[in-house]
Amino acid sequence: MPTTSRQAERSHRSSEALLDAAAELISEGGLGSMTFAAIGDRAGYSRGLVTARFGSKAGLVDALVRRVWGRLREARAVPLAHGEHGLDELVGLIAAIRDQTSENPRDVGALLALMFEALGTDPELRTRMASFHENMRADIADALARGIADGSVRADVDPAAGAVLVVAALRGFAYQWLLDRDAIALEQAYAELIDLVRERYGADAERTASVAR
Amino acid sequence: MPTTSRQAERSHRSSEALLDAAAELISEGGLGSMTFAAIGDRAGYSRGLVTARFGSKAGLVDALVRRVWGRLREARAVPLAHGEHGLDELVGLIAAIRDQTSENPRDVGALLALMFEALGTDPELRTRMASFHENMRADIADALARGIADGSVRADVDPAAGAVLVVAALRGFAYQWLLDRDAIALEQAYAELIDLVRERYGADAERTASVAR
DNA sequence: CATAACTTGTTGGCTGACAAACAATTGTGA
DNA sequence: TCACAATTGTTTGTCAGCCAACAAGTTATG
Repeated sequence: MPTTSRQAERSHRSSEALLDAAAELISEGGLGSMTFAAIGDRAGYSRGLVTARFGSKAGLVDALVRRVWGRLREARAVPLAHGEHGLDELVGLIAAIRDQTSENPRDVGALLALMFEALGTDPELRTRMASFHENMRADIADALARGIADGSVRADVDPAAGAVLVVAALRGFAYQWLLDRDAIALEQAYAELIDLVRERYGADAERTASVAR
Repeated sequence: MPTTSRQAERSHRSSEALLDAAAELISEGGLGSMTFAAIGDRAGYSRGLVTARFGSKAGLVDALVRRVWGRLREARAVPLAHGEHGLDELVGLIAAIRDQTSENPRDVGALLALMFEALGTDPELRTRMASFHENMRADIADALARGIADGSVRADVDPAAGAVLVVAALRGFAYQWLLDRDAIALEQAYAELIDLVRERYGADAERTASVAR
């Protein structure tokens, strides 16, 4: 006997399908194109099911963010992996984001689109994303500071300024990618960023070490 | 006698007021909060005047973009100033953007918000912003390539990758700034970027030359 | 008085939310 | 094991709110 009843399985399937469709729609055209009717259409259900399942639009967005967030956390693309040298932690974070983006472009695209959507009207989404980025900057600055302490990062680096720059590069890549996916070589962009971090913030890097890849 | 009639002056004043209000609203909450009623309210006119003056919402956005664009062009923050060494052109562009942002945060903020809004539903806005960024990357890559030729840029730099990174940093700064204006020190961020460009792409930079400011 | 500037009234389309109906599944008593 | 009631899943109908667009009317200018 299956530990999950057929009912539970049925609703789980539909929930996933709805979230998948919602992620696709957001990733393609932002919250504006994520209408209940469009979600139901694409998922193969009715428009009414979304409300029944997630209560409201905010509830749906919340569930979507939680799902994507959880997967990123599993892949260690949200928090930094402690235990290594500060510089390697930072490089590891960038690489994890890079990998997640190529492995799961739909969900990552949706999360990124939501980040940019947070500049809009919804105050809840705005504060959520604002604090997320604040934490991210703090984590990166912390990694740089620890890197200075453990000798992997140059002593004259300003951790806060470095954090702002790294986050800016990550969001800027994502923006250009979402705007025109064919115009940006994401892999190459991340490679450039990693190389830059090593060269500019690394303690033992040499100018001649900055070979692509 | 004024070359402009009182009638023309009157309509000109109202048009400017409407565009000002529209820019403020977009800058604060994106296109979503830029409703005809809100514009009229804030500008001290009625909701109907916007349509009468600009025909449609698209017409208003178009007029707004043209106005801001024109001012940036005057300030040389859109095109690159030719005639200098490639590296200095690039640094000059970044500095011009920095200056415009602090001198005219309302208009620049509106343009930036429109750029992020371009990820949404409107296909016209999307293609417009996509081609703008494509041109910007081409300009920057061209400056880097000329820098390699004139000796101001390191020979092993990949102009295309550098262009993507610089544009990413600019948009990423703007994103973090729009999301939480108090959390980001824009001046310092631009300083970090300029320093980075000089250190990473400059031909004659030395590691010890990377002092802030 | 004629034309331009501006306002107010109205309409139609779209969306989120909810409620009531319908369908599938599961539990229960004999 | 079989009927049948209760529960859970899903759909369709409907309503209220918001907004862009237009049209008709009002006020200012020449």
